[in-house]
Amino acid sequence: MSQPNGNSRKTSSTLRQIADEAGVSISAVSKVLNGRGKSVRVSPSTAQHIRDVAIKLNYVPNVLAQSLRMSRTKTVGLVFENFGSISDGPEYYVHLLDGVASELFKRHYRLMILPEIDRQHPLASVGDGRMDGVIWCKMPPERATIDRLRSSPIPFVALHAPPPEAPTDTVFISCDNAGGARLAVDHLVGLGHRRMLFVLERHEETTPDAQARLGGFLEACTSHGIDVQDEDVVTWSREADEFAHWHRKRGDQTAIFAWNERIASSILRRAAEAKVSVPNDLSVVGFDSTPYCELTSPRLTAVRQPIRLMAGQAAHTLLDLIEGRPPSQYDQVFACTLDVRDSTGRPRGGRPSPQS
Amino acid sequence: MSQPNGNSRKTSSTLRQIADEAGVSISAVSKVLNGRGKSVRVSPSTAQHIRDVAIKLNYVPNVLAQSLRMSRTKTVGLVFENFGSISDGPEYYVHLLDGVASELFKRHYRLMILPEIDRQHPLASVGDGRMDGVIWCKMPPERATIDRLRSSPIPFVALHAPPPEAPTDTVFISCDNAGGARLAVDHLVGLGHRRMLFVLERHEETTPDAQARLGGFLEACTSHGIDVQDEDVVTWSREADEFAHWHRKRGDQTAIFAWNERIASSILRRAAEAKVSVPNDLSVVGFDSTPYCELTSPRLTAVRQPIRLMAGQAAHTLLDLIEGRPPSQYDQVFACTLDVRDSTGRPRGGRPSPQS
DNA sequence: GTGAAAGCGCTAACAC
DNA sequence: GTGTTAGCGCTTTCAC
Repeated sequence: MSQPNGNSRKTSSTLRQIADEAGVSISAVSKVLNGRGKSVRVSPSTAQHIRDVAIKLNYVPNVLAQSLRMSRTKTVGLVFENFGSISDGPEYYVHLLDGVASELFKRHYRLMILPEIDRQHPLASVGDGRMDGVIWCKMPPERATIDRLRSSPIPFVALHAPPPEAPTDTVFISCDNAGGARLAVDHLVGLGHRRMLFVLERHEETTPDAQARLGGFLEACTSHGIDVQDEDVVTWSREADEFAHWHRKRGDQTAIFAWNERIASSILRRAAEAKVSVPNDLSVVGFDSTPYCELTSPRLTAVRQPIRLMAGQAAHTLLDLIEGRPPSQYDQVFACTLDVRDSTGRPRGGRPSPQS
Repeated sequence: MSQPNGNSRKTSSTLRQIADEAGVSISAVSKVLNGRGKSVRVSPSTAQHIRDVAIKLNYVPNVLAQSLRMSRTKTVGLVFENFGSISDGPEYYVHLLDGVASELFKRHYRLMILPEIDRQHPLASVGDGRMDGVIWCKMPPERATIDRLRSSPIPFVALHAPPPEAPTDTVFISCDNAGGARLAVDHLVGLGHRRMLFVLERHEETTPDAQARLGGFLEACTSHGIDVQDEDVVTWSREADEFAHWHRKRGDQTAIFAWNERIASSILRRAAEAKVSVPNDLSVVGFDSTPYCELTSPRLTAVRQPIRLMAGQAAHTLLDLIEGRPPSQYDQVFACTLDVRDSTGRPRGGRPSPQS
């Protein structure tokens, strides 16, 4: 019987076939082949016989049936709305993926990628029995949706900052966004900058992480006695198309702090187009220091969050939850550091501040 | 009853619960809620009643049970051994992922990532009932393994060049590696280069794609009357640690053709370290033109393969196979083009060849 | 129109 | 030690 692609596909054999062939009961076969320790009371000889037959018949356990029966799938879902266009986004996501995957694989779980979720019925996509738990890269921030999620049959963790009204008994893994922003501002102020532009990204400006970075920026400025004006905080497109216009009528800002690496690199590109020399005429700092930042020109000074570690920790905590171990902590925050590269320097005519 | 993470988890309801609550049979509920057209002969009023109850009880079908029953999972597996360290590899893989994912999601299939496969028992990882089909990013090249795979209960496609002894009734999606290599050589020769180094990557040097690129390189050289010496083909580490040594005692090669973008960029870096000016002292061409090549310095001239398209086509063909439509073609080859950037130029003292 | 019943492939409690 | 049995949640044929 020829199959569509010309292969003769054998549907792999079942416990029943092996039992018949070996002349024993199905349960004997089950015990020998997939048995969990204790209940495996089968004589060595029959056991061997069963194993032989299983090999002969090319037996592969049907994981679907096992999962249904045991209500455990050894599979974790990753809700990752950017999938399908990861290459367009910040490199950050690739590291996130790596971090989640390597922890999962180490523990012999599989990874299932979930495309966009129906926000009205998040459970429909998540509670269908196929996964033991879920990691959210960008959880819907509305409290109502989160609450609906909390009555889900499976545990989940969010791999981002908690939104303002987040429940306290839900796991959030994030970096110290505010602290990271402070690092950047301190660095710039240390170089002598007294007025900076904070750039958010359209469609991302309300995410908890973006807001927390903005919060840190404002706070740090205040603590340096810098008065932030309304026009010092803007929301631009990912390509930073607004740069030229901003540059033409900019006030006395001498530095830009961009909420992520991707938009920061766009700004670098736009600056070059506008013949603005970085860091001589303008300093630029990004958030998310990745190998990518080594390749921009000039190399991008950026705040580093330990994303691979965080992603691994998210997976780790989720597996704990799945396996019945309560998390040591619900709100897990990782410290940031600053990678100073070549895109920041003293402002023209500025002088380093005393505390630098 | 408090759960590990403090949530009260409702295990979502089943057909049976809805049937009980609604006072109808399980099969009636099944027909109304998940029924496929024809067999849904239920009075409008009971149907509505059932739907109401289902909503009230927050019903979500158990896909595991459905899949087991129908032996269809609407899930495709991607065997991607690099997962967990994608960020270390060529950007190529990210585009591949995007291409596969977007096609799959468009057709409402899900993506399951499979980490390393047991080469002795490939079926164990692949034939366990969880997937309807599999895409291989790097299929084991041994004929024996492939043959074992061909008796798998589910169809598969390979997203790379066929190995020398590949069966002709298995789908391979690849780019015209030899043609791409020829493009690179033609370009270099056109600029005046008469002797080039071909760089393979350790652990990857025997893959069908690498071998095909090498083949194209040799062939193109021959067709230009260039005599390739043994020492003109080398295998280096991904970081191109061997560069300095090679440079010290190199013959009269004036250009390097690297088998992928990643190692090409390492070569660029090593050249800079060794104070070798690219393209003045040395021209460099890579394979896999991605946005990454825009960021190297100098920007990397590279052969472009339409990887996103190829990945989409792989997914597409696999879904055809799954849904019973035979593929129009087993060996699908996509043409390459050359993106000339700044890492190639005339050799010192060389002059463009007449055919350029 | 409706429901009883069989069974997808597997596990585990229980009886022998 | 070994086999029987009762499901996991679902679909579907077939009587009524």
